[in-house]
Amino acid sequence: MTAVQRTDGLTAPAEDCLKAVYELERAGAGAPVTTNDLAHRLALAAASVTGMVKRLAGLGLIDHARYHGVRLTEQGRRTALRTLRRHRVIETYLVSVLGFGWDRVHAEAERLEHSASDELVDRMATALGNPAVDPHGAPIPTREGRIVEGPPGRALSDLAPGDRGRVARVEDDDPERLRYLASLGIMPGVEFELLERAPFGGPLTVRVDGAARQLGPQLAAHVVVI
Amino acid sequence: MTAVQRTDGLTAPAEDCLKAVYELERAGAGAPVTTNDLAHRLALAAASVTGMVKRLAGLGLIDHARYHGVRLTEQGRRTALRTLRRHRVIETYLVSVLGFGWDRVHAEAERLEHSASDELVDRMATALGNPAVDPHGAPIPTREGRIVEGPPGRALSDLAPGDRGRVARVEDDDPERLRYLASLGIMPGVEFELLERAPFGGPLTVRVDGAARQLGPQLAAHVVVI
DNA sequence: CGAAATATTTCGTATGCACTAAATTCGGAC
DNA sequence: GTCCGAATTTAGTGCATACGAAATATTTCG
Repeated sequence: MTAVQRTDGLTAPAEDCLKAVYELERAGAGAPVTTNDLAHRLALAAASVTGMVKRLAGLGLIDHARYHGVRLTEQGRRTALRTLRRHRVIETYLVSVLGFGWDRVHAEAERLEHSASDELVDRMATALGNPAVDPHGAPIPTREGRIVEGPPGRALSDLAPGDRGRVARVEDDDPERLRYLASLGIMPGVEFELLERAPFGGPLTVRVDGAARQLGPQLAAHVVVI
Repeated sequence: MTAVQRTDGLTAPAEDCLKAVYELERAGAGAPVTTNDLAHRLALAAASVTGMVKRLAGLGLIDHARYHGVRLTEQGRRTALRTLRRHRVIETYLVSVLGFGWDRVHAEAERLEHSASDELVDRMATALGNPAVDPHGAPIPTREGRIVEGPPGRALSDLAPGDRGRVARVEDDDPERLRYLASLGIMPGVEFELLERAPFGGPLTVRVDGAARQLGPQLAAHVVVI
């Protein structure tokens, strides 16, 4: 397509794919990332992922063992982290400076991350005081590609009654979910105590900000706590 | 390419093409815009333009009379103006808020204009106080698609010795040129007097800010004055 | 008015990215 | 140890974007 792009040559779908590999490598402890996982994450047909994976392997950004998944190379990791930095700095800027709601910045950043230059992103970061995390609690890689992924953290859905902690991070990809969590008072930095778990996958009762709130385990699975 | 895009469906090359048609229609008084002009402006082969033109005509954005050039339809004009608004608001924001040099924002805006949402652009415009012109003196269309293209203006290169005026606008596409003009003190809003024209296409001497400056007619052709 | 010059379009080709359907490979169950 | 189901890759298509070369239309000029 010879798309309108920055000078570093990668297309938007390729950057998205690298980012997805990075995030899935993080989530799945060390195991190679499968085609199916990527297809699901990127909302693509598996066959499309195979094609993309071949291109990226040809560029030396991932290692691909046929039928056995992919792994980022060092260069691929650097590239993924640059995209991640762009995404998260942009999200933070949109929320903190331009007044976007935290539930609406993901989609915007998802597009802008592919056309914003490193310089623009650095200027935004500087204007923000080089924040360490984005509005959803995700760590922002540095200009040099360092990222502090914090302790792995547990999902809120994995805690037992009586456990206390702090919300570290919330998945940012679904505006509905973010709005609902915000309405419950569940957002990064908030202290909580898990009061109760109904059996058989029933709702969790959480004390947040003095109030008892209930939420289902599926929703709680998207909340990372420490 | 099924690109990562805003929801309004047009691809980046298509938006660029519409913008180019708009600008060439402006420049060439009323005459249809030719394939060659577009090819030159977009730095594409003429054959590529023909293809794009067919697609855009199929979408009802331009009228295409084979071998006789194109014209924007009303819908095409609205679309072009939205892109132009994006471009110019972004340029202004980058210069005024993020401290970019005026010579470097064109390329950045050229990419961002295709991924920024109208809401983002409107928030930027609001933060800027809804400016009427961008840093190069080009008028910014309103959210509703109104644009005040000002008087046609003359090129500095068309003036005669003794003429006085004010710099209205400078072409924004070449960073080198912008830097050089800035070094001469020639930028939008500046008052000047044309002191002298050397014959046979020789340099113009212009009084700017109390100082006499010389510049060639080709350069002066890119400076619009009133 | 016809011929040369020029502009434009058509044709054939390539790349990236997406899909569905069909083949292939892997891993676990028996 | 073989077979079956699931995952994965291959094969075949389509679209948008680009290109150069060849064909065609228009314009200009003698």
